[in-house]
Amino acid sequence: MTRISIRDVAIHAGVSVGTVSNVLNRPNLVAEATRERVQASIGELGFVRNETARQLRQGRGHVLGVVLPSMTNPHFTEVGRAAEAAMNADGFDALWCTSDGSREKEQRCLDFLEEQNVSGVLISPLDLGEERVAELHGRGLAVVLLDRIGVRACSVAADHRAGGALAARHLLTRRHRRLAIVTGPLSARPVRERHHGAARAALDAGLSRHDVTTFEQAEMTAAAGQAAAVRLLGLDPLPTGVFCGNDLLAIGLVNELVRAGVKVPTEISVVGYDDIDLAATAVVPLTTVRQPRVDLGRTATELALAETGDPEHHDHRQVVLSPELVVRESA
Amino acid sequence: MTRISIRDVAIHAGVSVGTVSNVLNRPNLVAEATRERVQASIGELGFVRNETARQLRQGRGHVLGVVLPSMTNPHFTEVGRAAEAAMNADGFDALWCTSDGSREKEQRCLDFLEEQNVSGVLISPLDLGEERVAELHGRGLAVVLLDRIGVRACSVAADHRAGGALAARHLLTRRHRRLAIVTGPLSARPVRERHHGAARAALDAGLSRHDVTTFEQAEMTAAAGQAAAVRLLGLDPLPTGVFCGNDLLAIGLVNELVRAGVKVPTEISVVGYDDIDLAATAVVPLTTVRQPRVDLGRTATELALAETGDPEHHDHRQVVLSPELVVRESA
DNA sequence: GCAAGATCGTGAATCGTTTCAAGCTGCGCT
DNA sequence: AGCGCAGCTTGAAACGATTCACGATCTTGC
Repeated sequence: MTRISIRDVAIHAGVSVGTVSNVLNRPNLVAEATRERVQASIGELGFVRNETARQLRQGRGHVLGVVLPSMTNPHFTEVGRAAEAAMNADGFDALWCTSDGSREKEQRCLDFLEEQNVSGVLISPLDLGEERVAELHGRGLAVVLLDRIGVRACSVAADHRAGGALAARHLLTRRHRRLAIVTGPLSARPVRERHHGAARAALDAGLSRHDVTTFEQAEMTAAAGQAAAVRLLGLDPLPTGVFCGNDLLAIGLVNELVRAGVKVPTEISVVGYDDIDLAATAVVPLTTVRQPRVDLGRTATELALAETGDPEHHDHRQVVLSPELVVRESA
Repeated sequence: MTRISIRDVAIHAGVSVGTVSNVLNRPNLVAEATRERVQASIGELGFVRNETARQLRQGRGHVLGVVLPSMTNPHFTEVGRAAEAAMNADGFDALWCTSDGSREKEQRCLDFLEEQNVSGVLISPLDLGEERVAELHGRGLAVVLLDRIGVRACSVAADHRAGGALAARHLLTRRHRRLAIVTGPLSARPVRERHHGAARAALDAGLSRHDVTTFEQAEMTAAAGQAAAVRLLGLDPLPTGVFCGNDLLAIGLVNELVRAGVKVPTEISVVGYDDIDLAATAVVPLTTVRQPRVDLGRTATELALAETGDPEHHDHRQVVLSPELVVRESA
């Protein structure tokens, strides 16, 4: 069976296609009686608007792309959820894509979104060149960078440097003098900034370079955290305070420490980052730096929607949100 | 600036639009020289195909919808990833939607996908009526049910009853005689089946109704697992073996038990379900029932693609995959 | 009785692609 | 020379919606 089109509805209701379209888009322009008749036909025939055709005509769809580096890190999916909720509230829908840590896949995602004619993109970029952003802009897409301050585009980011400092200072005020920092790949800007923030805070507090050793892991997963723990346990003397670049790392690390018989927080204290749901229910409930997830997501779509709304000249805004320390038991 | 269309390319290359389209879709039909000239123009102008228009013409896009109950449960996202990978290999793309546990949102997802003209839907349904499936079929969409055996549609499911039995039997052979089952909402079929499978295995092994107490939690999260643990610790005598309906529950539960000073597995043994990544790195590495995640995802898209391929009469297939016990330390 | 609005409805043009019947060339063959 | 054929290319007709200039009908006030 072929799909029901606006034309079928028009015939069934005995009106013109234009009128059906008006019922759909500007109901106030059509007389009560006709409107109801058309509505009835729509219901009876089970008509669903072909968004594809609508987009083609209108030039752009009511859809925003969301490109995240991973679906398995709850932090990102929560940000995305907040973003999506905000979109829905404005009649937009979200198209989710994952770059899965590969810059090539990231490009494929963007190609896909362009082809799908989305009106904007929220992206937490792996490695997005200035040119590509410009290209997207050139094609009329709104672009909002998540967690990356870009000069030529809107962006919303958490202040990772401050967050790292928050974590480190917490350890320092608790009299820890030998620190370890377990971090993800330093090639990623937010990761690097957390690290810098923490390291700088340590130095400012009078620690020397030797007092803080950093472990760079290729992934930011619990498994990587576990691996970091065994590396860390090889140190002598042991550090007493550890800052992990995200909660997954921290969870894997704490688990391994506990398994090895090390008491957390008495022998080693651990601070995580993100405050994902799992942090609160970890064996040792995790002290962590909370990112303003829903604010991040929400303002990202707000910026995107603002940009698509105002067609032409639009001032790119850089929103920076502050993280917050959540003290639980691990430090 | 307005988007570059196939027509612009045609003019730039000095050919007709038909030829450009041929270069794109049946390159073998066009002479080498022309093809190269067109390709050059495409590159030079930065043309991207408007998938929207293409879909409109072709009737259906090269896109499959994926509807999952949650983005925060790694099990589902991994299944989705496998499904997406299989699609990409066939030139299809995935559209991800989340029902977020709400049947209303589930319907919205399907509406969205219909509007977007996807050619099929993989759905792990919350509460999908027969009629809705029929409706989708009627509109020419392929439908593949994940984790739900439906007679009027293709489906691929893991054998949850067998999985539950696997878990319970593992505990039983280890001489546990007082069991607890921590489960998600029994209104969800897969959850119910895991429970049944486990309970039945216990009874078959000669346990009585009193020997196994079940805790039904509204959510299947670590937090819920934690809550279950405190309920469970109120029991007297304590059960010695616990089967959790998924790994997140198990992780939350184990963490809380450990925190309460209960030794796992010596005092209480715990078996999870899913074998998500976190299971292996938990404080007590989790013994769990592994679902064939990538097979699930892959065969789901295979079924969907087969259905869209063969236009008309197509025999719905029900694929059932077997789970597998992974023994670690928690039981 | 009539001009001027106001209110509704119409239908053709349009968006960017694919598809396909038909046209054009040049070549080999008789 | 004429024919048939293969290989390329063309251009117009769809796909299903939105938009908009224009008609048709109805009010209203004088």
